[in-house]
Amino acid sequence: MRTRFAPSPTGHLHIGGARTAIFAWLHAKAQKGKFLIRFEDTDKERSKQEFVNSILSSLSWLGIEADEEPLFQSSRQTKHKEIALDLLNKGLAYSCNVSPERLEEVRKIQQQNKQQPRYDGFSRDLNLPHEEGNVIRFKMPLEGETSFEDKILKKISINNKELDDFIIIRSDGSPTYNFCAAVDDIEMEITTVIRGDDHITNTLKQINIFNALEADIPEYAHLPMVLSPEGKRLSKREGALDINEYKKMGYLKEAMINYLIKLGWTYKEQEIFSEEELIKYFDIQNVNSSAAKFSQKLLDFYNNYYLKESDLNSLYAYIENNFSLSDKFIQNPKKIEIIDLLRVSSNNIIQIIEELTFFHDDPELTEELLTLIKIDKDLLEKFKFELEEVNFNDKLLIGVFLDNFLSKNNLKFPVLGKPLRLILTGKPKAPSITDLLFLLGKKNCLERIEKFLKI
RNA sequence: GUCCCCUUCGUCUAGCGGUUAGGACACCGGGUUUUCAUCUCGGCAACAGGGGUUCGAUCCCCCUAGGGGACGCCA
Repeated sequence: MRTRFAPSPTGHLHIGGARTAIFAWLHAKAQKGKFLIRFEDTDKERSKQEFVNSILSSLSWLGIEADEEPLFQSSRQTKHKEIALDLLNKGLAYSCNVSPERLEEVRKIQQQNKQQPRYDGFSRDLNLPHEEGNVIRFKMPLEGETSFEDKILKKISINNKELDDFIIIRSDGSPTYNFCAAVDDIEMEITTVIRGDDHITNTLKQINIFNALEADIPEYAHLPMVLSPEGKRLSKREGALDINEYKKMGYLKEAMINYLIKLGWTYKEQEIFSEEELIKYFDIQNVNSSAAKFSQKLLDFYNNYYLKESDLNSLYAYIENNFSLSDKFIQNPKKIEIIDLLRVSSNNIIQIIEELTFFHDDPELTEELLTLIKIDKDLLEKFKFELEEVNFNDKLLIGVFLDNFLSKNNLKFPVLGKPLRLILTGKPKAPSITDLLFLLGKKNCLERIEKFLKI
């Protein structure tokens, strides 16, 4: 079994494309088949090397590697033309000299008559000699229907009258997508095509190319679209980000894959899957047939989960190697414990990094912050005095001290805890006070309390 | 407009003729932590509408509505 992911390098890889790639890759792994990559770069104007690199780096971040060298469609132009000419000679395609202007006119009239705008077959039986400047169109069957059994959507069919004679060779001599895709799928011996369901009409066209070329038709699985939270098509305007951006924001690839695969696929009532489990359980036929909306919150849930579950030292190394940490933090002997504490309540690594600034930078005592801090300064003075004697080497001792201090002074925890947290971190939301005192260290704690008392 | 596809809690979904319609996220509440958070327990919440078929429809068929997609000398 051989499948492929075939992006056009005209933009970055976003959520939708990444999901398609993951499904195809997983299907290959689950079936012990081959996963291939083909760049559909037949649009010379819009295809850019920059995007090839970007897509490849996104895929490699996700751990998706092709089993053979990626194929560039443009490198096969000569072959494509040759096959198109062959079709022309066999009478399965024909030369056409209808101008784009006339085409547009025809479409306008068809619209007005409430018909589907399409090429009307004007040159189909004219037998024009193929001259430079003409296009070559594929001869669609005029009767019957084209249908296939989709792995996900089940039977899909269309009346052949709805399909028009589409162009396979442009007037400049270059071959077009629908033609190249079919030819290359044959060449690459693709047995399973997995792509978005926006390709359904292309599939119907391509099946006819397969037939004309007397090739076996691959099996198809059309993935329902991923929609924006508003239910619109995912696009830059609708907030579709380059996958590389998620990496930069500190999403883990495991989270990304788990989220994306669960967007449409289920196995029993399991929510969390290791790569091994995915390969073991994945079955393309269990993919849901309806479109799904992208949910940042669910992605965050998965990321938080993997942040908490991943090996602490590896996570730290990953953060240090891929994100910019301040020298002060890197020199902090308790840095790993700090990360361990913060990851529990963070959705991504950037959030962790933003949170950890207070460990080495004193919080700014702004007006706003000061109004939030409500504490008796004499009490705080006393607390500071006693804190100086505490052994900070042991977190447990700090906890004991806190307990004693509270009960000795007959205080409820929040009376001291709330203002203390604000003074030490500048934030109302932070880890537990004991952890905070321990990880901040005695010197920092005393200094910050002192700083506040002096105001 | 024409054709194709889709329609279960707010969101992702399970269900494949008989279920108290299940799970997860989110949200809300209780408990733990003399702490906001974490953790834990619990709660809220859905079969788009109308016709059939059937003893019985979330499930099968038809219609309507809504959503998405395609309609390029883009891919």
